[in-house]
Amino acid sequence: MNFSVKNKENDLFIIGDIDFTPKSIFENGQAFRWEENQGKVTFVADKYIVKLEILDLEQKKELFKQDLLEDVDVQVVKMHNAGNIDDYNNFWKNYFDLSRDYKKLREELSKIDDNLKIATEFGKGFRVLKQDLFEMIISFIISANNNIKRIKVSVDRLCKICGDELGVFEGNLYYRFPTPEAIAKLSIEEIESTGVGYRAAYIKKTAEDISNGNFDLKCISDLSYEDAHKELVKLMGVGPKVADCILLFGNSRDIAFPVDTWVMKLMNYYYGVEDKNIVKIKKQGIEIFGEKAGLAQQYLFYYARENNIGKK
DNA sequence: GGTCAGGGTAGCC
DNA sequence: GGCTACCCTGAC
Repeated sequence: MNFSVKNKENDLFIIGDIDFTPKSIFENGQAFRWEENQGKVTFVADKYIVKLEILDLEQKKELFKQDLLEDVDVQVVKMHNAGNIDDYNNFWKNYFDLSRDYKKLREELSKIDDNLKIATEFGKGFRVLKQDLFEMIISFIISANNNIKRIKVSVDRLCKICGDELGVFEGNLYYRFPTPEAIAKLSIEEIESTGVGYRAAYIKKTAEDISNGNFDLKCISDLSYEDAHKELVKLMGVGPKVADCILLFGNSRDIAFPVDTWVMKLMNYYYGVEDKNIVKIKKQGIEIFGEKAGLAQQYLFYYARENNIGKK
C-alpha cells in the first residue's frame, strides 16, 4: 500500500494506487447522505461537506505544474472541501479506512472461493466507511423494510428538521446529523413528517433511551462482537440485521454479517444454503468467510445486486 | 388502478 | 422458532 496525502487550500488529494472508487463506496448502501453527479460524489460526514472526484489526466497535469504531483500516471482522489492535513489525520484516515490495504484484502478473500474472486474484482474500489455509531443506528432503523431512495429522503429531512446547519455548498444548504437529544425532543408527528411511517415511534424511543443514558452507546466499543450485538438489539427498531449493519459500518466490526433478502438470495444461489432462518444463514456465512465475513458480504452483496443475480 | 416489493422488526402465538 | 401487519412510494 503506497499513497501520500497532499493539501492545497481546503482540498485534500490522496495520491497513489489504492482501492478508491466513489461509486463503489457509496452505491452499496452503507451511507445515505450523498448524491452522485457525473461520477462525482458529494456527501456529508460529521462536520464536513465534501465532493469526491477521481482526477483525469488534464487535472493531474495541473497538479504536476504546482509541484503537488510527481507522476501523472498515478491515481489521484480529490477530496474537495475536506480540510487540511490535520483533518485528514483526525478524521478522514479513519473514515475511509485508509490504514487497511484493500488490494491485500481482495487477494485474501479471493482465496476463499471463486465467487469472492469474481465479486472482489467487480467491486474493486470499494471501501468500508467508518461512520458515526448513532447516525448508523437511526439510519438503519429507517432502512428496515424500506428502499434506498426513500431512506435517503427521510434521513435528509430528519437532518433538516433537527440537525445543526453546516453551511452552503455549491448552492445547497447542508445539515449535520442530529444528536440523540435533538431527535428525542421531536414529537412522533414531527418524526413522521420525514416519511419514516411507523418507524417514527422506534426512532423516538431509541433516541430517548440513548439521550437519557438508559442505553450506553460508549460501551458498545468495549464489548465483544456477540455482546455488542445483544445490546444493540435491545433498542427499539433494531433487529439482528440492522444491528449487524450498525456494527459493520459504525463500529468497525469486520465480522458483522448482515443477512437481508439479498444475502439470503445470494447465499442460496452461490452457496446452496437453503435455510430461511436468518440466524443459521449468518452462522454459515461466518463459517465460510471467517473473521472478515462482513467485508466478504459487502463485495458479494454489491456484485449480486448490481448484476441482479439470485433474484426470484 | 390494483398489487407488490423494498438492505426487517415488533408483537403475537 | 414461525407467522404477519406495517407507513409509504414507485414499478409493473
